[in-house]
Amino acid sequence: MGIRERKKEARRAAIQEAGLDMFLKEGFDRASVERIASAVGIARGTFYLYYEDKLGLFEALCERLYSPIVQVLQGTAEALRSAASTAEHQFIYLQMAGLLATQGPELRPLMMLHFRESRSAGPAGEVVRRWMGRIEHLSERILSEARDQNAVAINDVYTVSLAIVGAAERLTWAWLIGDERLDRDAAALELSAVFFKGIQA
Amino acid sequence: MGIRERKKEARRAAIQEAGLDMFLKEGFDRASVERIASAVGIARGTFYLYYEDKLGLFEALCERLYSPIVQVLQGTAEALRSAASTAEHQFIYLQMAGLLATQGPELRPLMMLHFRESRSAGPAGEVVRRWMGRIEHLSERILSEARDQNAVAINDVYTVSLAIVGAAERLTWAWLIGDERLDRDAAALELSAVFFKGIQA
Amino acid sequence: MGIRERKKEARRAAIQEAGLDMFLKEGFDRASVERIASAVGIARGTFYLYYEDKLGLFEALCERLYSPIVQVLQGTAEALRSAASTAEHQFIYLQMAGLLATQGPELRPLMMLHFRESRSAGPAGEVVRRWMGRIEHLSERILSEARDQNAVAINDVYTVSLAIVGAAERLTWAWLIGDERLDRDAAALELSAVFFKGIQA
Amino acid sequence: MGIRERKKEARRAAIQEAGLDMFLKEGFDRASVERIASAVGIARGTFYLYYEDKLGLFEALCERLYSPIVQVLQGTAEALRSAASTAEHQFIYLQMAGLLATQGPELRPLMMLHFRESRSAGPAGEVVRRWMGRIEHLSERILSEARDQNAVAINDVYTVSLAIVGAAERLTWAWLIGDERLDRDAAALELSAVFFKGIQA
DNA sequence: AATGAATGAGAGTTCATTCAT
DNA sequence: AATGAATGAACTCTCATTCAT
Repeated sequence: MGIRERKKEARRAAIQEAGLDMFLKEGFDRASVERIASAVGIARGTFYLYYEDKLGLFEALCERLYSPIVQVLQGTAEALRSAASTAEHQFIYLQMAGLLATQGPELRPLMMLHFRESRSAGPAGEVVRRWMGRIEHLSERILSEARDQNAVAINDVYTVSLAIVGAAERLTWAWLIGDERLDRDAAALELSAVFFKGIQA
Repeated sequence: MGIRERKKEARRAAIQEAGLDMFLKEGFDRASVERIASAVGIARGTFYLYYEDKLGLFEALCERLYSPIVQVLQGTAEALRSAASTAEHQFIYLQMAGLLATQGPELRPLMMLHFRESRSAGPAGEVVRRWMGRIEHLSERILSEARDQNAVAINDVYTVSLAIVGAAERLTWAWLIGDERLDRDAAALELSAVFFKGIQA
Repeated sequence: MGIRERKKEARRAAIQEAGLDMFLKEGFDRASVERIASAVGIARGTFYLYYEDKLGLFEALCERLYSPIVQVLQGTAEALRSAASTAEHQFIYLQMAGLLATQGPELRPLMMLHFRESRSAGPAGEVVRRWMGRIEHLSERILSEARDQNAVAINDVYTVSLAIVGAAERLTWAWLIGDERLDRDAAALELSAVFFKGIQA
Repeated sequence: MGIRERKKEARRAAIQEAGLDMFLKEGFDRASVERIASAVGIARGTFYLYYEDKLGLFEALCERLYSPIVQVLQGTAEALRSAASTAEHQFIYLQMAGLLATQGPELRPLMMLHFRESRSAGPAGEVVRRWMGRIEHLSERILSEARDQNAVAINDVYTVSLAIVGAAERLTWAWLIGDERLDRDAAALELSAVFFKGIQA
């Protein structure tokens, strides 16, 4: 790589860092190209030499976040297909459950970005939701593979209460957006059944 | 109630409806008082006779959404305290798990609003998160009460996959914001344990 | 006076007091009828039953301030005409010099109002300046009467420095607005002459 | 200076001119950025590339007015310190007395601005009063230096009447705002003494 | 006599983006 | 490649005043 390309890449990275920062602090909509550029120390116009627009920068950040996750999930799904023992399944499933929390630390701010924007109105939210569609599809494949074989008691009340709220949130959200694959009443039963059993001594 | 108060209340309701609509379609930040007012068919300034500002309208909508939920949760918590049998507990827990999904249909769009704004930057997100703090506190109390006694198999793969993603999202979010009550590694183990057990035949 | 008129007068006075307050704190332009009315505890519309508009209230306050001053000045001018001795003149002149400072204490806030608005743009400033025209005309007559006879050393540096700045301010203002009665170069000489002599041991 | 900088400076000057005009005609509060911009022939937003806001423009105009005055006063104060003869003092004092009136003609409209805003409510008035604080402090120092030595008869009744009103105005203002350095009764005596003596044949 | 709901123009300010330099 | 001046639409919010009740 020539010195020129290297400089260009460095600047592109600097813009990403500044943009991530701003998007996290203020949200995509409230962040301004002006402030991102001035945080990097470049002119407003220069920004547009590196990214088509504010959304372009956001998409680049999403690519950085979601594409490794998608790759891990795809790997997991394929591994499960050829897995035989329950133990093997469990190992892979643990890996999946802990995924968001155990990814490399450089993904943390990007994960924050996911949480900031995953439900926002406007174009940024839609970019995120497009990626989440892929991820959830993979999760489903993985769980299907796991369904036939495997086995799982709780210690931490707080953790589980958060988990239940989060799960219910997600299911309700699916219902609210009219997700046709979800049977609302069945889902409520299912959810409570799973948690009661999961919690059981 | 005089004719004037009645008219005023009707208009206030109309503003709420139009505002809810706009907040849902565009998000709090992107929605404009101008467009809300014109959707109601009133002048820009008239809006400010009914709500202090855009955030004031948002807070009124939140009140409508969260205050019945908080009341139900408080009732649940108290009911659990005096509940004796496992069956009794299970009934109450089922009620809680299905809560967001079973509230009266007029709350649906408000629940959508919750999802739109719960993680947004800016003042609307903060209003939502203030309410969610109360709700999650109550959820925790409820789960604590239930912990000692109760017992809980899954049918619908999709539902459970969403639940797991939602639970993980919530826990990761807690970790990301530096929630001190959450031990990250323990939480990952806990979560996977619960779901493995919950799913177990 | 009937009970009705009495009540009406009391309310009118209350509006004046609240208006004066607001005009002093925020200036005529920045004060709002809304806030004045609510300070009195009446409805916005009621205000307009007592004063034609915001300027009408301001004019009533000016009347209260300036008309007693004008009367005193007119009395002074006439007294000077029939005064014989230097001592007599001096007494009357002292009275005039101390006038703004020695008026009854209830005029103080109104005098503040004069200072706030005397040079402001817009209609309020013009009302004030109309009154000031009358006052300055009377002052001039008084000084003319005094010129022929009388005689007049400083202790307080601060006081005199303020006096000189104030005098110069006033003269420059006259020049700036193109006052034809003022010869700029002569005025500068005059002013310095007066103060040098006045200050002289 | 490049062509760009030159253009920028020219435009900045044009904005100042238009702003000054508007502030004079309408007062700071009533003037609008919109109208200033359109008087210059630029877009509303362009204004904000040159000045942070309306007050920023006002501050630039104040700088242009007051900073040369402050410099002259500082020079005067220092000159007086090393002045020996009464004649020398008198020369310097004359210079000071005529200062506002003899500054270059391009300061005239700015001086008008001073008079418009010096007593206005709101931020513009405060900017002016901050500058006036510095100026009056210097005037006092100058008068202190002069007190020990110097000597000063009136011709123009009108001029002197205005001077007296101006001086009284300034002193009363000091009293009204509760200036602790001013003894009200002493000031009234002082003022009348000075003028009687100054006017004396 | 009193109310207060309604108006709609107008305020200051920020924004993403373009394009001549 | 980089700049930063320019745009002008969009935003939230305030105002004096009117008039049906």
